[in-house]
Amino acid sequence: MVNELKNIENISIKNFQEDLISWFKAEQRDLPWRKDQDPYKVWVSEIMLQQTRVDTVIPYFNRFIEWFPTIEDLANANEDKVLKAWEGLGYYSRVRNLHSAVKEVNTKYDGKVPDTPKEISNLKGVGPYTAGAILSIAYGIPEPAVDGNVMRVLSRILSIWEDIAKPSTRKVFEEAVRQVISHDEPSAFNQALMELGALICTPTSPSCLLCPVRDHCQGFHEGVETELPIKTKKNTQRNVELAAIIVKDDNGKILIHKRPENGLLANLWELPNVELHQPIVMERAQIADLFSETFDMNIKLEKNIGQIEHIFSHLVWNIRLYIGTIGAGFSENNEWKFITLDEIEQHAFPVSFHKMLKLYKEYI
DNA sequence: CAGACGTGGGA
DNA sequence: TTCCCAAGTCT
Repeated sequence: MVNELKNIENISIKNFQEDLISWFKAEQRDLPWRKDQDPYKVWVSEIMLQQTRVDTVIPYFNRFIEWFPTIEDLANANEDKVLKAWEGLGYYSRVRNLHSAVKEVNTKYDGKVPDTPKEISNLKGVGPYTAGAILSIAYGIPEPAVDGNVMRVLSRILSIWEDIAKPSTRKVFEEAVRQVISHDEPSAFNQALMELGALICTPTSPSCLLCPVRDHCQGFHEGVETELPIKTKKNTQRNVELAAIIVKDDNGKILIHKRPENGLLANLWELPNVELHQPIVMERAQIADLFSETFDMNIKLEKNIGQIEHIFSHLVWNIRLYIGTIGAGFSENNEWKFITLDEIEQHAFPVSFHKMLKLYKEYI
C-alpha cells in the first residue's frame, strides 16, 4: 500500500460505504441527468460539469438534450449549432471534443458508448475523471472517478496531505478509491463522494456536524478538517489591451469574424479586433492602420463608444469599442460576414461579444 | 509538468 | 474589491 494511504487501516470500509451510500440515497439532489442512466446523457452531463457549477449546468443540459436527444442527433448536427448550445458555458473545446467523440461512437461503435476503460479513455475530451464517471454511473463498473470533490473529501477522511494541485497527486486518490469503493454499488458510491463534497464537505467551513461519515473521518478526528486539502495556488493573469470595431454596411448589418479553429474561444464568432501592444498609447488613426494591416482591409474608426473588461481564468481583456467603416472591395467569405442583429441568434459568440453589443445598443 | 482554456457566483 | 473557485483535459 502507498504510504499516503496508511490511514485506510483506521476505518471500517464496509461501514463507511453503508453510511455514505445510505446518506446519498436519502439526500441526493434531484438533477436532470439523474432521471436515467443513459450513457450519452451521463457523458454530456459530465463534460458540462467540468469546472462548472451544477446550477449553471442545469438549463444548458436540458436544452442540449432537447436539441440533441441521442448520439445520432448530435453526430449529425452542424458545429455552429453545437457551439450555440454551449454559448456562455465556457471552455468551448469541451463541446467540440464531445461532438467529435460522439461522431466516432456513432460510426465506430454503432452509436453505443463503449464500456471499457481503454476504449472510453481514447475518446476526445474524456480524461481519467470522465472515463471513471461514465463507467461507474452508466455501467456500474467499479472504477475511480476522482475530481476536485473526491480529492477534498478523501484528503479529509484519510488525512492525506499531498498537494492536490499537483497532477501526479490524482493517482494517490485513485488508489484510495480503488481500496474503498463499493463493488455492489459503484455508481452510488462515486456520486455520493461528490455529492458529499458539494453539500457537506465543502471547501470552506464544512458541515461536519451533519456529516454522515464523520465517525470515519481522520481529519475531523485530528481536528484538521479545515486545513485540508493542501492546495498550492497559482494565478498569473496577463492584461491584454484590444480594440474592437462595429462596422455596419448599407443595410445596417454588422461585420463579424470567425475565430481560428484552435486556441482561445476557438471557432466562435467575434467583432473584428486587434491587440494594442502597450505601453504605446494609440490614436484612432494608428489603430485603424493596425486593423488595415492585420486584416488587409481598409478600415476607418469614427468614434469610440466605450470600453469593456472581460476576465478569463488566465488573462484579462480590456477592449475599447469603436464604430467604424470599411472601404469598398471587401467581400464576404467563411471567416467574414455581415449579419443582422436578429442573425446573432444563429451564431455562437463569447460573453465579451454580448457585453460589447450591449454598449452598442445603448449607443444607438 | 506548467500553462492554456471561460464563466458567473460567493465570501 | 479581490480572490478562489466548480463534477478536468489537452498540449
